[in-house]
Amino acid sequence: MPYDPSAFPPFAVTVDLVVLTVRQHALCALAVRRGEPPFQGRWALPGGFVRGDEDLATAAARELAEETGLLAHDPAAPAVANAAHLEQLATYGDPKRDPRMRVVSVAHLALAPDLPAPRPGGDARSVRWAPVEDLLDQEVGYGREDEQAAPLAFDHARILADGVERARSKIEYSSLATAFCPQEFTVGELRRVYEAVWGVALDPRNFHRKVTGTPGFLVPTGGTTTRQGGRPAQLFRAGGATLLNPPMLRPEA
Amino acid sequence: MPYDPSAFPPFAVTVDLVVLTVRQHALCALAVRRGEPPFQGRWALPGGFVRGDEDLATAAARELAEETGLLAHDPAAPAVANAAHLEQLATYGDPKRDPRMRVVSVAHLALAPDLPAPRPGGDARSVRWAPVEDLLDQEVGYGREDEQAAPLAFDHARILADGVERARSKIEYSSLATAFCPQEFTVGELRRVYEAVWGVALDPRNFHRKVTGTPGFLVPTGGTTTRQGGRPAQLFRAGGATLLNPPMLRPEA
DNA sequence: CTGTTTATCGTCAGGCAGACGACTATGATC
DNA sequence: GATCATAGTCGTCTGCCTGACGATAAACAG
Repeated sequence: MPYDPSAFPPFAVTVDLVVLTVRQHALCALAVRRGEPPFQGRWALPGGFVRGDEDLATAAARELAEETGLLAHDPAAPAVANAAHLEQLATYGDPKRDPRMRVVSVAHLALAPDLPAPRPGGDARSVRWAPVEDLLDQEVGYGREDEQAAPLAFDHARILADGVERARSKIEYSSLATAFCPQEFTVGELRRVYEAVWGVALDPRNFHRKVTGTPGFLVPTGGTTTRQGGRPAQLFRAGGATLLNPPMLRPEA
Repeated sequence: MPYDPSAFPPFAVTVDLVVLTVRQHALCALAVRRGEPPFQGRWALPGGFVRGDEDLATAAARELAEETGLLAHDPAAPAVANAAHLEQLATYGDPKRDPRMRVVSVAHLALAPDLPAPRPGGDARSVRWAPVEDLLDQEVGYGREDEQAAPLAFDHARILADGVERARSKIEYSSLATAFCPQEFTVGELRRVYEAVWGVALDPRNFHRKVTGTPGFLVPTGGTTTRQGGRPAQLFRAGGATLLNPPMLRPEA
């Protein structure tokens, strides 16, 4: 193949972020309001252009910090407050996905605990946590003028759906559900994470047996808390294990 | 954010392919010899630039057809001979991964049955199936002048390793192992696929019970074959099921 | 006919998950 | 303070699945 410059069409490369958290028993995603065309006024996933000298993971971590103040969790470093799990999700490159130009977006998935300051954002654009159900259930042309209810801009509904599905399946066989919890948490709080992400009810007794019986999943800190009411519960931190074997089983049907 | 053209550094976007098959009890990947710098003469994964009006999946399917003659399997269409499974793997965008310019590569994973014509290739470059073990075990600067033994160009060793790991884990919980088999195959042939991909020995009796007992995994065609020697074996086609529940268990340790 | 190879069916014990009963320790309410 | 509601924790039992492995079946090679 000769060195033909016309064989290298220029692309813009962006990172888009699916940032998930669990708030009030619901799986929520971060959405930002677009301030300029196209899709002006519509909600979209946070994201931005990759800089010329920047790695993809670096760009995703930078965008995450800009939008939420969260740091990407470095597996080599000890646990840090305000750290989120960040991983690459998939890449979307339909030629018509952005009407302005040819854009390839490398989507990333971030999982964060419910922020004590639900006020994310660096700049002044409006930002909100929205239940993923609300963001995904909006059909095009449904006729509602409610600006909260328009479907996501670009192909972001598809990206969000892929990210949610990734999170749902990944908490089955990994300890990633702890990324939704604060540094110290109870078995019940972890169970509510699974229930919110999967949208099911789990038996508290079997769940307790399973997670406390899986080596390396949870390590007790010694403390207890009663913040949920009822009998005080033991506090745990995430253990070193990343893969759960055997996995957590998602109830079928 | 104002519309600043300098905020959109131009990227070249490529697709690279991890094409896997099982040959003679070994998991093999397709490698092509580079005919030009950089890494001239070294082996690399097949791939090429995404065209200006082309989707990523389309570009990957085109490259696959150019290199191997395989068609990407369309889940909506009935099974076709010479069809391979094709899925997006991950995207690699380190600023220094290509010394010539800023290139983002969207890697794809293809799984194909052992081709009756092991002579892949459209153009005249040399192409070969190599055991993944050979391609990955080559350390830099090992001193061997054997040109078959140099490490892969660019970051392709990393991409190949990621693709192999994806294949290894995905045959656990999906019926994808059948993508390595011809349209009709025996339980023993399917077992040898698992053994080659995982690099382990499996108990033929337990394997037979498991795969024939999973609804939708295999459907008997009625025929039998004796091509493996020994007692004639039933022939099967891949059933409609894509997800195996419960999954195949990869022996640990 | 005997040995070899591969396929297929069966048996058995151990482990794990779902269903669910029982008890514990707190705060809220009367 | 007794009672209740709430949430957490420990046990038991049963059924299913898996791993280990014996046994039989159907081909081919000598």
